[in-house]
Amino acid sequence: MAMASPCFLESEDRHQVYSRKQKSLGLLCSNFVSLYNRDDVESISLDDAAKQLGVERRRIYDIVNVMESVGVLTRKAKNRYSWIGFSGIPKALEDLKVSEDEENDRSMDHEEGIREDKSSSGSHKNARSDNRKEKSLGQLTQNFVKLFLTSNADTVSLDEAARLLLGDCNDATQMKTKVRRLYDIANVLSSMNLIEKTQQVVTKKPAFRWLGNKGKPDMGVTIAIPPCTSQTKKRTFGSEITNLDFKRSRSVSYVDRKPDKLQMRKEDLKACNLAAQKQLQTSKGYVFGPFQPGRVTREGGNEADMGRSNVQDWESLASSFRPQYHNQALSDLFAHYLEAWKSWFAEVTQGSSSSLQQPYKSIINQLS
DNA sequence: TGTTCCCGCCAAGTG
DNA sequence: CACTTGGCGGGAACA
Repeated sequence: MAMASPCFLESEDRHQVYSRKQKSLGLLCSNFVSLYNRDDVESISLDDAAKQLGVERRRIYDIVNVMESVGVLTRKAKNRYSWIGFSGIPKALEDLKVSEDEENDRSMDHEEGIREDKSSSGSHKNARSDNRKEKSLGQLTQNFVKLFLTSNADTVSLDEAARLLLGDCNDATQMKTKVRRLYDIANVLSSMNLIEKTQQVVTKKPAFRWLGNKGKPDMGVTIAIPPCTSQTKKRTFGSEITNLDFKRSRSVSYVDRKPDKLQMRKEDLKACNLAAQKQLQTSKGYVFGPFQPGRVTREGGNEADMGRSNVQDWESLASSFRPQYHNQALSDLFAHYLEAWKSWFAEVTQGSSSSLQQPYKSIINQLS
């Protein structure tokens, strides 16, 4: 009886029927990021976040878990997390890779794979019912990421991932459940631009590609935090661009933009796409995607002022509107970001720095 | 129709 | 025991 349908709960004169898209974990994650990706956020209260973003607390757990497993957050206490920022990602990934290597060494002869991450070493009071932790979203996320960091496959479908992470054990329902989880994870990871959705070259089957970085084992320590003086302050608003959420769904407007030189850009990409996954790293080696890593601030990209104020706006909006992180106002704001991004992108495209292109493949594809 | 994945029930964990 | 976490899978939006 209480199973109220999602539609007309409010008599809002808005025709807003019900859009699943607007309630995706990916979007939620983006909003979460733009809400907390700042220097002055020490502690994050989960129910406060839930309130701010207008979602059930359950949802917060979902995104927070995967974010933590990638190093963007840390659980400090019950109901309390602290923000690390994207600068924490390299370290986390490095740790993942290391743990993966060790594991491989340990089982040199036996085919053990990633399966059973449990610590079989100093096992004391480890009840086998620790089964729960193994299945956690966080753990799954890390294993999923490991797949990309390890294997040389350029792209991984959720099917494959589930099969691999499940270690043979082929059970229909188990598979289905695992894949469901992977969808969740993939959504938040792509909202953080760590992965991107594409198609498997031959099969055309939907799959994901890692955007974080490839190979280059010399990362991790690159979190230097350079002095960063002045410089071209272009792309300063990068950290907020995530809001656009132009992944999934053939977004809108900018599609009818006149391609021009983007056309040939696309060619290049096509080529290097097939050619190899030897991802042309940025001059700095680490490719994050459309956003500026946060406080890593490489290449003198001081933390935008423009970006800051935008967050301000966003916050005030978030609190003054009914707890629904998908309202008209936000859409407008997104449109604004889009506009800013467009000009910036145009600038970059014309300029020499073609090494920045990588993360924008999907967008460029849409432009044609 | 098959794919994607939101929603929230309810069982572990925590204190 | 009350409250926080978070597996899990039904089933509806979406393609």
